[in-house]
Amino acid sequence: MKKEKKYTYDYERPALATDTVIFGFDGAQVKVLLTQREREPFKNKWALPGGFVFMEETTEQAAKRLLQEKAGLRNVYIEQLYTFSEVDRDPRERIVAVAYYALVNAHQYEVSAGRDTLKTEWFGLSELPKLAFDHARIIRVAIERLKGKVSYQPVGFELLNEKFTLPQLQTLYEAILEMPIDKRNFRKKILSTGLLFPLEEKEKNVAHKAARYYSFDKRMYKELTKKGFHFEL
Amino acid sequence: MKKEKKYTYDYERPALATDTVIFGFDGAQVKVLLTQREREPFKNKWALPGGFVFMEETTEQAAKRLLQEKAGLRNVYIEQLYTFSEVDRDPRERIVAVAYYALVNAHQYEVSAGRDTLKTEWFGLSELPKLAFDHARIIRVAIERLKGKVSYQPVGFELLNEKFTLPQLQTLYEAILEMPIDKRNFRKKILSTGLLFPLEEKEKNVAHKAARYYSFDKRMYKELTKKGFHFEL
DNA sequence: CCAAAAGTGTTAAGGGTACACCCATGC
DNA sequence: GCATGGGTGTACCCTTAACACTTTTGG
Repeated sequence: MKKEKKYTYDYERPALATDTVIFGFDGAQVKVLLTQREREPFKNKWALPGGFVFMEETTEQAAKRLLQEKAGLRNVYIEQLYTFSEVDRDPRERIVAVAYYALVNAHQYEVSAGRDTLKTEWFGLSELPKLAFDHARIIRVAIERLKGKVSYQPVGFELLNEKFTLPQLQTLYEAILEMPIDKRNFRKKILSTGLLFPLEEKEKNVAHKAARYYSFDKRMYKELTKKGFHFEL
Repeated sequence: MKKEKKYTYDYERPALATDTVIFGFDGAQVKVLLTQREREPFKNKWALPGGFVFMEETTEQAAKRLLQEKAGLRNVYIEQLYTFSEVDRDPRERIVAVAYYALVNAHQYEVSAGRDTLKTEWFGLSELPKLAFDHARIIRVAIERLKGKVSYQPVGFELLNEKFTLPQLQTLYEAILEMPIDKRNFRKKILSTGLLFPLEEKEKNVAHKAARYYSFDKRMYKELTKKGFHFEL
């Protein structure tokens, strides 16, 4: 800590890091992207992508930078989750982690895959490996948050492509909420929001009736939200 | 930073602090407890009670410690709000703040008032003074959180005494949500949860029909929550 | 023509909302 | 007895929940 400025606070300081839970959806399951650690502690164990916060960036900027550095992801939807500060959560030294969660869609990930990044892998929520540090807990908190959020904010669309079918959307909601949803009621409700726009295009090469694609107008949603509109499941 | 241990992270670190938004209720308005700063920067300006996090405590422990040191408050309901990390939020140096919000009732505060604490004062939400740092923003975020939380978790009871009347409870909800609520519907709904227990005792010395006191069984609520019960407004 | 999933309406029940009068108490 | 706020019930509407058959497409 060499600095000329006078500190009003001269105590020892915890290190500050961010860890991000990256959610994805493969059409059937909600998944989390993990990286395999190359160093001790927890060498070879799986962990959330994360790292230390620099002096000239906010924690959110740090989380986004690390997402790109470690997983090659850009322009992702990211939101602060919770700050974990247990004194011994890292065996090396005191590290406080501001955790974020991110929602990415398959396309976004494809584009950036194969870059010069760490070894990463998607894991289904029920097939998570042993995790480093307190990352299992962080993921549990993130899942709870996602469940809560999905029913009153249209976050689900971040996990799908720009064009998606209603059955895809329903499967996603069922995966997040871990419960079956009635098809007709789901369609009625989601269409009644007026935020989904049917496209001409339909699925191709499927051995059954082709589903219509829809798009979600994020801009219109933001407009309506300002005017007091309230999305709900 | 003198330490013998080898650091895996040798960069400069932001200082880590907590700030807490303390909500109270005077029977008519929701209020926030502020302290007047004794030092620069922002000398004599009002600010949230807060301070730096020590190495051997979590941020929550720090927030609770500072609540006691600065406002004499013990055993308060406290919850993490959000972490504010804008690089220039403090003019002295980089300080990241993990913000909390607390709910205290008048009785709790009376008991601890007059201690050897800083100069503190309650301010109604619509009468807030100019605030130091980014504390006005932190309060806005806290109010939003409180509004959201109140409708699906029975947090309101933390702001009232152990015994309270339904009109008091309704006034509190109206103050938090900033909207009028129908008396009959409110009673119906709140009583239908089965979490409120009527007491024999009634109000005294009021120039109208005396209201009955009720109590809220926090223990039973926790039990029910585990069994999947879901409180709602 | 068969399999597989998309798409579509109606009904019954429950919860939410709106609304007006009588009651107890202190002065 | 009057002013003040506490306490109570009902009717309508809208939202939710349950439920089965027809359509399209590829093989």
